[in-house]
Amino acid sequence: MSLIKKNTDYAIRVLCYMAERTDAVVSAAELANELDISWSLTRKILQELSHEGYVKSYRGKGGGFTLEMPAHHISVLELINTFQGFIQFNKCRTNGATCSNIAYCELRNRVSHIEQQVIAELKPLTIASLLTHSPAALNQTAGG
Amino acid sequence: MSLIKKNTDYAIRVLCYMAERTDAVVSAAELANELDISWSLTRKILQELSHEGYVKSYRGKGGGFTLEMPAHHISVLELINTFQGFIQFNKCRTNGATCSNIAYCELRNRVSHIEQQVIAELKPLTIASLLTHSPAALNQTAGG
DNA sequence: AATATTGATACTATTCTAGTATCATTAAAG
DNA sequence: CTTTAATGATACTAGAATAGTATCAATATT
Repeated sequence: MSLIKKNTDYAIRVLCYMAERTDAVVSAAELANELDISWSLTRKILQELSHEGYVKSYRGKGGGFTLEMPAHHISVLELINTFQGFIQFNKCRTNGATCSNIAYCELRNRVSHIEQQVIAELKPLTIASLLTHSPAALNQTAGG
Repeated sequence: MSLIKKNTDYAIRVLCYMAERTDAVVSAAELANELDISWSLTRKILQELSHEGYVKSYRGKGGGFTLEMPAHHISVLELINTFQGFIQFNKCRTNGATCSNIAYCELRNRVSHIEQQVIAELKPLTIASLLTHSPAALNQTAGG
């Protein structure tokens, strides 16, 4: 079980690449080639990124994508939510009625706590903070 | 994505139930009935618990299972490892060679850190600690 | 008109998770 | 010794989540 699934990872890599070339319109073909992801899949990821407003698309020859917002506004946690759904570590399997161990919910308390921790750790992460060990990135770290 | 998957959850509930009846040999049928899990699945879980040495089995009429070790020695983390594999939040998707963003591994660092936190939180949890809010349970908490 | 691009959509494949079924073996009870 | 209630071993099926592919339409550049 990985915390960041493949598609989310691809999305992050795509955005990191684009964040380093904010001057240019980058095509799916270029991204697929550079990042070693299949063209089809790259396109799929990009379409989702486009729908969600992370990138802007340009159709036609010479077209491609640009970032719709600065890299330090793109939250990794939000990308996770988009590509793999909300992080919900906790699921009650008994739904109350058949739960013979009321105290068992102690487990749910613990898991909820863990979930909160994980989210808190992910929250400060942005695409920009992943790019370099720049002061900005370090600030993000310290702040979290 | 839940941290504790169904089968692990079943195993925990089975063990919690047995921990409250350490005097008795408990059959799969009883567990299935009490915990509202199908008989087949209960048996499957119990067999795995038996293989892994958590419970001792008694065949034949009147048979069933007993705990092989005290409840405070049964680690929830180990149960997770048994029933759903090690917690490995981190998976490198690029394998070095094609990774265009060296700094991208900053993400891996972060995820590794999160993984360590999660494991640290789970480590003190035992079946006993889930049963009641007893002093023992609280000690486990404080110790972790 | 040709070409290189994205948009929309549907589909397939793979892997992980969950659940079921069957027959053999064992031990207690009558 | 037969019946019965239990586990042992094993194989199988089903479902859900994840990953990946394919196709045709629309668009903009050359």
